[in-house]
Amino acid sequence: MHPISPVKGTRDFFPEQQARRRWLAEKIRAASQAFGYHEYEAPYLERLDLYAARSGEELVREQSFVFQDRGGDWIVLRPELTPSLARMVAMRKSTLALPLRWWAYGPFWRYEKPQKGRSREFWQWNIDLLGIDSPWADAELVAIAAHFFRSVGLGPDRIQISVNDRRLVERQMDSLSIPKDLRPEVLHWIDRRESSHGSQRPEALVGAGLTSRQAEGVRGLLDQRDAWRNSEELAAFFDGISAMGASDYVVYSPSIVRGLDYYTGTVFEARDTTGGLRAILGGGRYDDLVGDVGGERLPGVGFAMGDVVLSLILEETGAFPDLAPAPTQVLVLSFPEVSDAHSVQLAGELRAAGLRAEWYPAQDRVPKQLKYADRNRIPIAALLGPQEVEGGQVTLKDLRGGTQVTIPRAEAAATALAWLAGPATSS
RNA sequence: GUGCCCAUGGUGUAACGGCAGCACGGCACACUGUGGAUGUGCCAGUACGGGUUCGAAACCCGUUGGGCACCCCA
Repeated sequence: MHPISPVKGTRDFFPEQQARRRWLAEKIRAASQAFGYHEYEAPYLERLDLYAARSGEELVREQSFVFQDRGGDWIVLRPELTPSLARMVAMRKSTLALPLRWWAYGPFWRYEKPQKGRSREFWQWNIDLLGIDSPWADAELVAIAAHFFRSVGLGPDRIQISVNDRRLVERQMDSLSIPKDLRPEVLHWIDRRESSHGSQRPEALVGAGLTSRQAEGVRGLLDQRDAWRNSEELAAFFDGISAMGASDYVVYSPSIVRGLDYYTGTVFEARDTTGGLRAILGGGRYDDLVGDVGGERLPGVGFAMGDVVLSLILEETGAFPDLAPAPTQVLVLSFPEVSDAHSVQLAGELRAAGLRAEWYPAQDRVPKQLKYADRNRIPIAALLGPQEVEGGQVTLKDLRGGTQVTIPRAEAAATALAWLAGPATSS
């Protein structure tokens, strides 16, 4: 039907949707800055080798947009930010003052099969605290997430942040005498057990090489809701969460392990408590990441949140405000008897006074021009017809209330500003 | 990679195998320098290619596109 369609997995943002995206970006900025984080940004294009360091080249090639540039180098449209962050920090480590609190919100690309809550082009909030080992650093990141959810109107009844600690999980595996080489498989089993609907039975673990007693032990771990008390780190973490006022959002969950290999301590994810427990953000502590790209070891903790699932939830809950304010404050109408130059000059005078002004770029009938202003929620119309030009005047009409005045042209901007500053005038 | 569902004006939706309607939108007029409302008129559609049939938007096959679930999720 359409000769040109958008690239699969991308989204168009018409003005109304873009306004929502701006609103969301502003909430993200506000939450980040409220905790003293600095905004940064990395290139959208990175060398393939950057990801090969830990993801495996094959994985990146299959699930990222990869191409060869004209010089033959393999380039990736960045699928995530953390390796870029690690690279930037490794480059400047000696001059950067720790701790580092950095955040970014920008586009990412993954070559996936698009479906609900997943697209090939998305925006992602990344926020990290580098250089601090303390569990309170982990707590701060989770508290930022809670702060953000609160700020967009998503309460703890709707959002829950589940936390676990890889170090605790490792000790639990130790106590079950589970061999190191089987642990990735076990973690994967745990991860899938609660996140997907497919019922993962302990027998699958036996199939993977565990004894039935070990498999039963792993299953039993998932019921120990108080196991965090056995973890010094998690106990301190929850003290921090409490002090930061985020306890209502946060819960210990033995089944959260996260897929990423680079997490070394806490792992956490925020989920929608309705709608199938969709994951909204995920993060954790990674103490070796910077070292992985060739820098010195640097402890860090952070999380990433995509805009796709979150936007779905915000739409469901009606959290997006009904915005779309008019960019234009004054519309200068056109008249056949008056040259466009006059209209454009008047618009320029209004802009010089600090107003946002546009001129109607065609000589349509006045009712149509006013209708245009009305539909675009432009509050004030300026009429510069032959009568006004002759008398050096301008007619201003307040479309919100209907008040209309004809005044000397020099007073037009001041009058419009006064109207906009006060409540809508009425006649 | 596997499976299921869908495809009708610009948008959203109707139509037992028998005249493709409705709503929104856009345009025009009522109203030639005063908007939102109302009324009237107009604009504009069965994704593509085959097949079955007297007759296909509908049924069958294929293609393309889209959605959803699984897999994966750095």
